[in-house]
Amino acid sequence: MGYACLMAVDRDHVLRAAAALLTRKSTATMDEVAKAAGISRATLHRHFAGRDALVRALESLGIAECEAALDTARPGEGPAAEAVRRLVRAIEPSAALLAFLYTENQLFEGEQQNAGWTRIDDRISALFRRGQESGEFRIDLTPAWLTEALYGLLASGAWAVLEGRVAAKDFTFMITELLLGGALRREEP
Amino acid sequence: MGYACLMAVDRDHVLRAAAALLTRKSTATMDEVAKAAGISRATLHRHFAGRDALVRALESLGIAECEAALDTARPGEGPAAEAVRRLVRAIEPSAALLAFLYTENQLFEGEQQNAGWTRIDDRISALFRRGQESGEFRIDLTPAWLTEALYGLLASGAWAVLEGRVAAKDFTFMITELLLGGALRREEP
DNA sequence: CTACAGTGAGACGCGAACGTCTCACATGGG
DNA sequence: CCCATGTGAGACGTTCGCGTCTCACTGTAG
Repeated sequence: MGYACLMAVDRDHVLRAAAALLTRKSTATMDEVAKAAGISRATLHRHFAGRDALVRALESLGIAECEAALDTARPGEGPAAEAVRRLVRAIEPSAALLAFLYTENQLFEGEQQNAGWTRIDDRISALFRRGQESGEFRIDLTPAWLTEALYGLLASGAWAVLEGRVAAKDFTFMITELLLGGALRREEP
Repeated sequence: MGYACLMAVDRDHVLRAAAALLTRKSTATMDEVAKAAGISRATLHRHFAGRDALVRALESLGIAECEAALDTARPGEGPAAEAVRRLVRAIEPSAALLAFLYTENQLFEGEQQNAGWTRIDDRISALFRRGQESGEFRIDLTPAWLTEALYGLLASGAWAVLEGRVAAKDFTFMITELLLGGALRREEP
């Protein structure tokens, strides 16, 4: 007895390794995942019933990280623009995992998606709506679209960093600046 | 003899059907693709040696449509912002196919990608660079990132429309407005 | 009418990945 | 010391999609 905590640590470690690998190669084999995690395929199967269960676990991890990021970003406090900056900064470490899940979700077509995503969608949409109501954000772009665009930019950003097309240190800046300010040069106030 | 043209028409029709299906379900079987195109699997194999060849053909189609869109958008003429609007409008019909190819490209990791993409990247980057040099666009977002972000927004937009989260008629507007103007409300000039 | 190109339906073997199983080994606790 | 638990290695059968093949049918050109 007393191994429960060790198990959890191991499981989390496997999950991280799987996320890191699948982010780069979404079609990786169970064998490759096991190898990447430094364990055997048998042990991998002892932790996760199958590939499906593994992806579901990764989904749960992604949802948990998103909600944690939302919690630390305090999207209800201060100017909405600042809240968006805090959110992107908080979510940056999870961006690659999110990018993987974002594309993987297209495979779940038909089945209803995990309720966690709609919870997250709602919280982010609420942030954009708050910014609109306070007059910070323009009202001709729907909160749903801004939320979707945020996901898309996070995914593109993570992917571009992974491929070396943009510098990792610019990730947050480029996403927030484009999302909030756009490409047009702003007139000085 | 004399069937060459008919063959080409058929091939194009199959390609369109495959694009429409794979856009929605990227893991569709060759059998499903054939069924979607209204032909048998044997005939599908007569047109495209294998699944790989089919995806390559779709890639060529996507590249051709992108370059055609770039041609009609005349990215070198007029204000850069207007050129971007024209480009997005011209590329909209191909957005779903592009979204599919954009995610599919992650599978080509390792192998060098089709030269067509770098050609397109260069033309779009040049457009953003032109906007920066003319003073229209801000210079703290690199053309490479703006190009990448455009791809991401096109993919997110196509996907959101496909899922019914945003209206299809708003596609171009939402992408161009977000890309150019961002979410922040602009001060009246 | 005859010949033939194109097609659809289906059978067949192949290979990859999966999920399950067994067995031997090691490590830590009683 | 002995036992038990977790692990690694590997074998095994199954499933699934792919690619190839054959064969019968159809429509059209000669």
